[in-house]
Amino acid sequence: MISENLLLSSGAEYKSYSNEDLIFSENETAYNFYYITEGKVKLNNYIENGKEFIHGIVTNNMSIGTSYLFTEKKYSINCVAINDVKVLRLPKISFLELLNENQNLYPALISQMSENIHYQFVMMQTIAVKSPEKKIKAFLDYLKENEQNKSEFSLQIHLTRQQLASITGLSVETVIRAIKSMEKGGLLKIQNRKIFY
DNA sequence: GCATTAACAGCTA
DNA sequence: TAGCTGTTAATGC
Repeated sequence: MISENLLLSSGAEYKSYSNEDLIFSENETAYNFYYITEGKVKLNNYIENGKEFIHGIVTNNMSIGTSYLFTEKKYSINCVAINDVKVLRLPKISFLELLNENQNLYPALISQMSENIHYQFVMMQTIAVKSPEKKIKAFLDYLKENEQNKSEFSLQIHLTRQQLASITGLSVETVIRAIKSMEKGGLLKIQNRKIFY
């Protein structure tokens, strides 16, 4: 989206994180722009007794939590690394200056934030009203939407059952039961525990 | 570590 | 009351 060189020349610094490290957390003020160059993070909240809800998973070449740089609101989510992650971090003020000097960056920025809003809308309504299978299907459809190859079972889901549960608000067992029944219905394939959609 | 299964309890259509 | 989902716990991969 934004080139690494441009960020570096504006004063961005590389920061490294490993699995489970917090990049920013709930109720913190947003002081920085973050851009992932390597790895994956999750945006989540921790609910009671160690449970979590995942609002989204963000991978490389994407920015994280950028919308919070345009409001005075504090983060309502945690950002947690889920493998080895490298980000470019740029102070908010420098980021806003960078945008000011490079107005051509806006379309891509707005496009990514709009994608996020779309995801929130889709997941919000399915999680609120649908059956477990439909919740999982809505999420898989969203993943598939962003793939070039739309053919059947071409997309491997690189997420654990537990992560799928935290994304859909279901228990792991329900996720397991649902995907098995979806396999029976020919909606997806399971090959040595990996899901193909 | 993560996935699966089973037995059980609680909810609801 | 039958069916579904979450909880717990044991077992498998």
